[in-house]
Amino acid sequence: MRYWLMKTEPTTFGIEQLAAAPRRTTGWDGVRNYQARNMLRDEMKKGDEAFMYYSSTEVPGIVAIMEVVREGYPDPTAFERRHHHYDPDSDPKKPRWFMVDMRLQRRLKRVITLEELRAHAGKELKGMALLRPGNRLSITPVESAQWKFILSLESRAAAK
DNA sequence: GCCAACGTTGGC
DNA sequence: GCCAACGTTGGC
Repeated sequence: MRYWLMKTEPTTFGIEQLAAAPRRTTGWDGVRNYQARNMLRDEMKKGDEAFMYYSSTEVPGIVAIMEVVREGYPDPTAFERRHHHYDPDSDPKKPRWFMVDMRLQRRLKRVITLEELRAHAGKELKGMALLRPGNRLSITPVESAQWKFILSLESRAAAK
């Protein structure tokens, strides 16, 4: 079983929407980056867990834990002419973009902020993809030791 | 709003 | 295949 971190902008899709969705499950569509596509299509497996991460927001950070409930399948929004994520070069017979379904496991008791993660970038979270300078990938793997460490932060008081 | 990082595009 | 221009991401 593997661990992941998936970015979302709360103004586009937030925890409230996921919590309110049928079966607390959503299709993670709209990813248009080849590296992320490969993870969605090939690497993310049923039962894998992922942090839901808020980006482009006042306090960026991890807000929830999700679980893969359906493995990679073609992203239909790529074929919808009027859709924001429409890609005329994606052929339904040979789809270019993929998505997975994610279910909310639980919210974190508090937001584990980017700032807080950075504070451990030199040690426990060394090499974590999210913390690499200029990282823009919307889906990144998380090592299991790092996953455990990040969760151990949850019950600590927020560092400042 | 600024700007660094970096992926993509397209001319050659 | 190179690389400059351009667009996007995302923290600040």
